[in-house]
Amino acid sequence: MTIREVTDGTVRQFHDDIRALGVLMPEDVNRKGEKPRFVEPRATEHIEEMKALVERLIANGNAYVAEEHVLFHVPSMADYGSLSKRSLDEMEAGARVDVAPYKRSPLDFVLWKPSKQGDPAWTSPGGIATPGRPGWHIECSAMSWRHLGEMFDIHAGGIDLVFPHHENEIAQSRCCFQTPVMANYWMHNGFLQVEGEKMSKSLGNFLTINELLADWPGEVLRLNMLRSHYRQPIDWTLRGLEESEKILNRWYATAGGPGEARLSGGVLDAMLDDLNTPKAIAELHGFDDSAELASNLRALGFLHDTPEAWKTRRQSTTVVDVVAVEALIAERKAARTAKDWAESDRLRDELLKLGVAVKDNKDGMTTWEVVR
RNA sequence: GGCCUCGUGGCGGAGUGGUUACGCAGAGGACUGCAAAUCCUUCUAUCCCGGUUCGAUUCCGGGCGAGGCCUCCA
Repeated sequence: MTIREVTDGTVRQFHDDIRALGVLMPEDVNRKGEKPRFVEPRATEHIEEMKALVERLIANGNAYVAEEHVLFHVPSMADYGSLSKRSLDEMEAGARVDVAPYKRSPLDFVLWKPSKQGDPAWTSPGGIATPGRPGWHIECSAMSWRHLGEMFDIHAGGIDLVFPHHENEIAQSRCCFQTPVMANYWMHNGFLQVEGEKMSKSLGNFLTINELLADWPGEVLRLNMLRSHYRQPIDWTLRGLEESEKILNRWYATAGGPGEARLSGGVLDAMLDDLNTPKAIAELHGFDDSAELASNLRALGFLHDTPEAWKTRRQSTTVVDVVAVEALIAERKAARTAKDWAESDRLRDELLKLGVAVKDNKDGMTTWEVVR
């Protein structure tokens, strides 16, 4: 396989996974025949923009060429570090890594570097003869510039990227365009833990969405994430998943009405308040009107199934001998009619061993469903 | 070591300078042969020590604890 094929496969699985979580794709929201309002850009399609930014940073005196690298000179920016609340003095004092000899300051970072043998390579900016490749941070400055402009409203990312990645993006974009800010708002999501521990391959608790989807509906995973505020860390636990599933069972049993998707009332207020999803979910429990509940749930990306499909979804993945189950249920019904409760309970236990739970309704009807 | 963030009941998780959400679990009740499901009711909390204040879970300082970052990995 080529690198491109591997990349495409990864991207495809990513799309499949987040679709299962109810995430909208650009093609879901862009209008046909109009200029796309939502894009999913790739860094390799923005190399020219990156080179243009590098040239401008050199021209502005914020970057320099050294040993076929182009480096951003951090001390050239007076308020570098303000996003992560670090001062230049603190960072210099804390620097304890060996510094490349060609750097003017230990904090300087790479905008462009020579390609190693076998790496992708492009003609270099800054009058460098050797082909090279961009540094990590410049990609984001280039893509946001092309699609959003010199300044834009919201930049999001994981909290682990605040330093150095976002800080360096800001330095590049602001020094390039001489702007007061890069983005008006920065939104950083909290970290993920598994059963109280950091997720890591060495601890053996590494989970992927793809694997979880084999055992859980995407809506359960979605709710499990939304039950924490995006800024807070999430502790991903089995207990939490089970609780999320219970909540969804209840919603599927009580929500109904036209297929409208609209936020209202306290749910809307909560979402408008920095996407306070735990608050929004709490507000959902306050709805008496099942149509309003359904409408809000749809707007939050839930209720993709019909109530029937949701209730019986386990039967498609668990093999059950329906004829045998029905026979046992008929037997049990006879025992119950004869008021032979011991036999009735024995049959119920037997059914449970087959993975089937029975329920006797008030009107004398018996229903059953597959349990995990 | 430096910097940043966080610390709420058994668990998850919001808000709030004064009457303290919501969910799960638990308890009691209704219903049921029993159970399950459902419905009703209900117990339990703001890490510790100071300070400001009439009053602090909420503001300030210190302590303790947890997590994150401090890499030419994206």
